[in-house]
Amino acid sequence: MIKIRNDFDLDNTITCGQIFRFKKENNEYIVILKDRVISLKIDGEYIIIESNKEDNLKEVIYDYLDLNRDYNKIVDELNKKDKNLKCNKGLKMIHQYPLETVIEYVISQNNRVPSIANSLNLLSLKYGEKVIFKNKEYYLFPTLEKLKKLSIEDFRNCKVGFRDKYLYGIVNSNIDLNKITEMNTYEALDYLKSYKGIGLKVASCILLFAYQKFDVFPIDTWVKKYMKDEYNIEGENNIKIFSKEKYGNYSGLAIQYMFNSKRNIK
DNA sequence: CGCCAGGTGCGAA
DNA sequence: TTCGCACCTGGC
Repeated sequence: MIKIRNDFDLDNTITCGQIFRFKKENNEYIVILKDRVISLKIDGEYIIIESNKEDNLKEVIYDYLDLNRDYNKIVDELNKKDKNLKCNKGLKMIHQYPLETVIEYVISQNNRVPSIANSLNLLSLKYGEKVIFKNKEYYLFPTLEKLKKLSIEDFRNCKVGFRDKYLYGIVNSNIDLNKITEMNTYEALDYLKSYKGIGLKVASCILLFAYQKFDVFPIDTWVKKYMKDEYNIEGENNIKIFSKEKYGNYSGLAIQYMFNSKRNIK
């Protein structure tokens, strides 16, 4: 068990659409990382953190919740260019597990959030390692070795639909997820897009959520609508030009702020 | 029933 | 290079 300061927005960080598999009960949040299950409990000015695997827990959680980064500086820079953008300074970019992120966003294409979560849970339940934590069962996301053993049919049985062949193809390719860390954004987008089932939007999401590359701008139907409503900008190309000019190296973060502010108004 | 969702690959122009 | 269409699945 460790304690960290409750000086950021844990609730929005966990629940605002970055991750699909989490549980929230009262003021406790359960998240599943690559190799462990973690509970975060808000207790006044502290957050109490426990896990079934406590080694390096502080480092792991600082990395996962990106707590070492100075977000104030980033927000100042964004607001300099766009005063209209409402930035939640306490919102952190979760550093996700690359393999899960790749599978997750391939499944996300032309799909709905509950259905995506359902597929991820099925994959984990069937092929992931079981973890008992606080007398409850959880399932880690399957390893690549395990996923390599699945047939297209096995993927289909996890309700991924027509994306089954993409997942099968990617998992059984020679894709090197470590290599992406060393690439710049442009190279990494090209590399990811060379796999079937990964287009620009999915590749951008992977880079944003699993590799902390904040200069991507994943344009989805939601962003298109937001850009039209708030700035009266239409067309994917115009949105690209606008985001690059306004948000530059922090375009991906700007999207999270947009989404977060919009959600919290409702 | 028909429509569509956190897009993408494919063939046609 | 750009454009239009089909696509599993499930919820409304």
